[in-house]
Amino acid sequence: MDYKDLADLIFPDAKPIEYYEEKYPARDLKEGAIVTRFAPSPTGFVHIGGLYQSLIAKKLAKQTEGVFFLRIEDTDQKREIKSAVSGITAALKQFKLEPDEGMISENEEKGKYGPYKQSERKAIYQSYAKHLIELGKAYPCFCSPEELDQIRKKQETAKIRPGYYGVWAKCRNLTVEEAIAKIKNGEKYIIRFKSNGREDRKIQHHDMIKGKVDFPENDQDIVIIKADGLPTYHFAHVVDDHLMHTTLVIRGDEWLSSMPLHLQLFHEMGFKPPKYAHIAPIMKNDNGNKRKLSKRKDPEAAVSYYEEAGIPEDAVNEYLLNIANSNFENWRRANPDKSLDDFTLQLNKMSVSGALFDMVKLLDIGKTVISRYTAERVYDEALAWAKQYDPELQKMLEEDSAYSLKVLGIERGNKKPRKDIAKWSDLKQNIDYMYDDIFYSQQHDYPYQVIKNPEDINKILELYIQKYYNDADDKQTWFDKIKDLSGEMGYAREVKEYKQNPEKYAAHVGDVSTVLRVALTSRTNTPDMYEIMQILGKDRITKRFYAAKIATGANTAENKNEEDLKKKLKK
RNA sequence: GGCCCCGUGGUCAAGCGGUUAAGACAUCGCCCUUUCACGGCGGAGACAUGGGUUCGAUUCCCGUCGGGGUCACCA
Repeated sequence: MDYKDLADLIFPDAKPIEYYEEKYPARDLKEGAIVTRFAPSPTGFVHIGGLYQSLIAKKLAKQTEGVFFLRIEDTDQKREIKSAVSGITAALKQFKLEPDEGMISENEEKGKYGPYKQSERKAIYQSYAKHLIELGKAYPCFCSPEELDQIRKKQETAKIRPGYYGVWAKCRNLTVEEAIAKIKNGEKYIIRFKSNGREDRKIQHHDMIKGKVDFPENDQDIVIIKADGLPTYHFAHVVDDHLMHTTLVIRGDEWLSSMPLHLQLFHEMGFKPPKYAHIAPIMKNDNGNKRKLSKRKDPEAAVSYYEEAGIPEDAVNEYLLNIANSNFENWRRANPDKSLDDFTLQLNKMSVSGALFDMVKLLDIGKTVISRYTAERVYDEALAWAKQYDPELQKMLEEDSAYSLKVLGIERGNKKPRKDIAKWSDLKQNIDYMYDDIFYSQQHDYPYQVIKNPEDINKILELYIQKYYNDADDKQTWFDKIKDLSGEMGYAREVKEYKQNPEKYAAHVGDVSTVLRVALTSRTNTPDMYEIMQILGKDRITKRFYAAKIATGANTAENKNEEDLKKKLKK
């Protein structure tokens, strides 16, 4: 009896590997095209790091006219979560990172190198495992988890390197006859790779990001097929990336230390290994310690966090690109209007160590990104967000979309656009005072500053609305009139004039503006008041002044009668 | 603990044997300005540490310290 008999006994129905080698021929791509992938396990949580990897993968594939595909690594059935795949495909779609090939929804896929879900590739892995057994490079192991545990404990107490290797690999030296007898006897087993590596020898590997890395050879007889018949990550990776003709594996650097194993596997199976790019994880500062962004502790680790907060996808992508290649920032400044697709990403410019996640910076990018949007785009994106997360904002925006567009257009499209919205969840409080329903339903405290005497305030408001304000005025005229009003009140017409002779005046034109602004919006800070007034129009301005007067409770001749004012307000 | 990777301002980072050690975010001040935001100008702020090598080290080598990763029938 020989290896072939053993292999046939274990995998009687497995096809010869030639079948698959023919079924998945080399890809017809131009020289230098990168075939790469995102290969997450469906745990029901899309990590920002996964997005980062996908962004890099997709960009590189695109830049080289290669292929970016999505493969689902669901070989651990214990961890599997329902509809996690659609979560992943939806996230990629949302961030404009759709794969060229692979899974495109929970159960649909496209491309000729599938199936793209590992659980559906069981027969393929078994063929290759069988092949390895036939070559004497893999063997059944009958050790139970309990036995393995004992071995490990022994090794630990003896302070020797733990693992299944050398003399510890009991089943490695079973004869074919012994193995066959055990199997026929119904003993449970898994399949292990028979390593010919030596721990005292070094291998050198060139990683596309980390550069030269030295490791001892792998001498562990790792499991390749588990008790449930599915492969372990290592084996699936090698088989899949060979068959799918991956040229570049981009993955987190937690995999760096299994490099020797993977290279060995590729070599022993007679496959050409892909290139590897191990990217540093995004970190978080936790009380002075750096650690990986954790799905359990850090809400910002989840891609859904950004969606819920309403941070534009573009901002997240730009931030991530920024971490990936620091020259992105310069490029962006030089090309503010170009598409992200026009930026050329370079792997060798990626940092070898993990960057601390910087929410402040992300938000800053968010502000810049949104400041470049047109009012229409702000409207569309904010509305889409509001529909999901903020019904009140949705109502505001939808009730009179033409009006909302005007509001969103304040100081937009200028050379120096406003940058006061970093995320859609900021928007409501930014513009709600422009909506009468909301404005009048709120309690306001009218924080007047320098001029706070009710009589002065009321006089300013009365004079302004009766004598000075005109919807038809252009901005210069409008402001000149506020100066005129300041003069009539005995204040300085110019701030400079006031500053030169502060003792001469009680206030200046800026203070008068503040009175108008506060009466109008109940805020001290707003965007350009001229634009606000233009949008509001004289009637609504007048009404707001009535409301302000009631709030100040002053007894001037005209509004002795508060009831009268309220009546006016109702009109 | 073994093995591997990494260590430039608060953060992200240029730099690759000779630099006044870029830039961005954050921070502080000034200017612009009817407020805020924007914008402009300026300030403060860094090569973990000890030894080498060298005419000269942030750059190269070794040690120390610090951080991270990995040692599963999880990926």
